[in-house]
Amino acid sequence: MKIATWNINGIKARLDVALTWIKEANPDIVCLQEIKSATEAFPGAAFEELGYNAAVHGQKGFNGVAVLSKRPFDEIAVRGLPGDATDSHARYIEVCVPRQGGVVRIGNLYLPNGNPVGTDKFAYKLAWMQRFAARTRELLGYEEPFFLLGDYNVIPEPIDAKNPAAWTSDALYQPETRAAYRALLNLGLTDVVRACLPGPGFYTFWDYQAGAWQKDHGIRIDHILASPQAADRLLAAGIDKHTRGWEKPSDHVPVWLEAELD
DNA sequence: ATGGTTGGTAGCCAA
Repeated sequence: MKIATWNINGIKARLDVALTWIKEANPDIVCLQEIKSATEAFPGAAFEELGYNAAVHGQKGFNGVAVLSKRPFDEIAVRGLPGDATDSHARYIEVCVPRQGGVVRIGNLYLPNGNPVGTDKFAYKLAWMQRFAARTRELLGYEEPFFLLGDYNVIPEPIDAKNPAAWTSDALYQPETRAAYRALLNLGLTDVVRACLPGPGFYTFWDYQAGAWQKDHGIRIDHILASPQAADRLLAAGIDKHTRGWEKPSDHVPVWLEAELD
């Protein structure tokens, strides 16, 4: 089973690019972030023509997440990250996909950017990460295979940036941000891309500005975390960097894994 | 080099 995540930065502006990549990569499950679309405005029919079912948690203008799956969903477990009824941002959706002998649970997240540091936006990011950790602890209690995929907006380590010094004042690289990400891993999760592609030079985002792509001034902020039961079935992982060079690209590229889950 | 680019919305904000 091939499972992917991609921050597409607007589904309406990126529909052709998204369809081109899906035909090329042929994933079984795709998690999309920043669809910037209301749920009812999501172009689900275009993906259904390629054989996918869509689960959408959208919002007009900003944020928004969607899961595409060739297999029909058993259930949409969660729309919106639990733990704060006043949080109106559409940043999390969780589905269960059937497999032989059970399900594989898919959590699709768009973690807050948090810039600028020192504002309520940064406080919201850290609070969101605490709530996400709480949900993760619940899922670990089920002792089942699950993956948490998405745009984490976290640069975990210095090797995850071409030029770490350029990010020292950024919310993506603050000590508190990195500590919260480490705390997630310390619950017992595996950073799938780090495990399969150790070492520097693997990035998932290049800013549109200042020639970041041309200079390979990238960062690794799109991650896949696996539960122990999922990590045991891991086969491979990759980053489809070439899509950043396409016409009208997203500033993020797809990240994927293959696992023995039938 | 505290710059500059993109998408969605509406006459700026988020990233």
